[in-house]
Amino acid sequence: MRHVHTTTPAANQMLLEGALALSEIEQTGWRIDKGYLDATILEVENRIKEVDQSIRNDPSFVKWRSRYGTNANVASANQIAKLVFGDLGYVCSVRTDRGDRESASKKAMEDIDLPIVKNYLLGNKLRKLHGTYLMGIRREMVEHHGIWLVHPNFNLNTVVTFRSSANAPNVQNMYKREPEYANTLRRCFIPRPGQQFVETDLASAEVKMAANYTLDPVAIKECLDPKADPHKDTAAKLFCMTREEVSKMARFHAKNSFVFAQFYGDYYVNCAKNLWSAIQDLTVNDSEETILQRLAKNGITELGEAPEEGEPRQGTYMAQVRKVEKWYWEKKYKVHTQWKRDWYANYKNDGGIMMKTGFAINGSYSKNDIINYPIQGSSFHQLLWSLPRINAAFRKFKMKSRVIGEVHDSVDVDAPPSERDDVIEVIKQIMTKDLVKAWPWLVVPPVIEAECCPVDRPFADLVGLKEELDGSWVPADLAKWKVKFGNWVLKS
DNA sequence: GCCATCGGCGCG
DNA sequence: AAAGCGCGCCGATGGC
Repeated sequence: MRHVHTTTPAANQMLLEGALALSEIEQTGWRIDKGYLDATILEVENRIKEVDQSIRNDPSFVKWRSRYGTNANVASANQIAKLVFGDLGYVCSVRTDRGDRESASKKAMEDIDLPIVKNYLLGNKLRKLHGTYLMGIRREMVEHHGIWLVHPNFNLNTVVTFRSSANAPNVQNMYKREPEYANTLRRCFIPRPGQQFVETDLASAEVKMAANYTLDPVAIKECLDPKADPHKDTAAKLFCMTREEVSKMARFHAKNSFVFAQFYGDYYVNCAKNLWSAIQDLTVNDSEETILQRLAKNGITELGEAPEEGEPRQGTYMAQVRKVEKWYWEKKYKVHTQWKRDWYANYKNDGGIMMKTGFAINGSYSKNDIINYPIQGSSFHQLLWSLPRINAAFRKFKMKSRVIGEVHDSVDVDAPPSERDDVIEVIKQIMTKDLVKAWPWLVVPPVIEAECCPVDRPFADLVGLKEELDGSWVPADLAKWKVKFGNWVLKS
């Protein structure tokens, strides 16, 4: 039986109310520290000049110039690829997306120990910071009653999964993972005078939403058990270790290069390659033994190659990751695997899919797309449903706090310190209690995590909070807070 | 000078 | 069958 899927009235209403909420959020805007921004732009421009000059002073630049003459451009990916992999004879293992050229990406060149390459990659990085982020903010900045603001656009009509996107400037992709760049950029954003930033996140939103779709009992149990650490279990399998032998780094790479990759539909060949390069310098936890030695003890001495057909050769890391992949999908999460098969078969039959949140997607998509879209979209819809209600609650309680932005599974608020705990409480009530009542199909309920900055401090100073028994929220690491910012003020 | 495309890279 | 999903944005490049 063929079903033609149509977005439900409830989902359309969510979209409209969400658009209104995002419109309010846009009008509120983000305050900018103009003095800091201007000074930092000059500083970064000077650093770029220095880096560019050291490229031009490099002995290898003679070859670069003889190839390109006056067109030699120290910022050209194509040109440095020709220099490094052509003139200098290095072997490139990464191709561009179309596969017709040698790549000059970080991944392709980070292991090349040449000053000119290091400086090229540094220049790239600084140009991104300067052009995309700092200048992007300055271009969008407007003055309002003596305060400088940007008003980023939040779009609900652009993304295939019915997620949001943001632009002008895009505040959904600001540096976060690298402290140095995160600090430099996030110092641009400051709260309104006397206020502070509060941020709440949905913990593991997509993993939980996947369990809500697949109803895999193993996944559900892990989501509901705060002591479960499935990434550690997977790391132990991947690296032939006990759970105790899994270090933080080993767990990190298992999570990012295997679990998440597999989750989005990658396969063992890519995972094995990425894991193999990640573990080259790692050791077994609390031990001198390297992971490579551990694998060798288990008969694995090389990465190996992707087989043309059939299974990878025994004794290679490819074969090991293939084995873990089979265990992962055919044994551990076999219900999830069956769901993927059924979900895709239904799509092939219907020509579209229906999300549990009421949004329909029709058209021609790959298997990976069809499996990922409902999970990505529905995770965000938890937030979309909540945003107008958060705005309404702030109004109802006559609060001065304002939502200023949203990053798919997190909400950013500019709040007076007296309202800090109330802000978190309001969001917690809506996103973890009201929402579960409205959507009874949520077998894995959402959980909120919270962070905040000190009063009058920029976004760079976000610190994790934990909830006390009395319902107040305090820094998870009070000692660290005290060293950085002085005494923690409960309520002011 | 304008436009479209590509490579590259930031975030969830 | 396909081979990790979704975005926005910059600078380089090449055609007009």
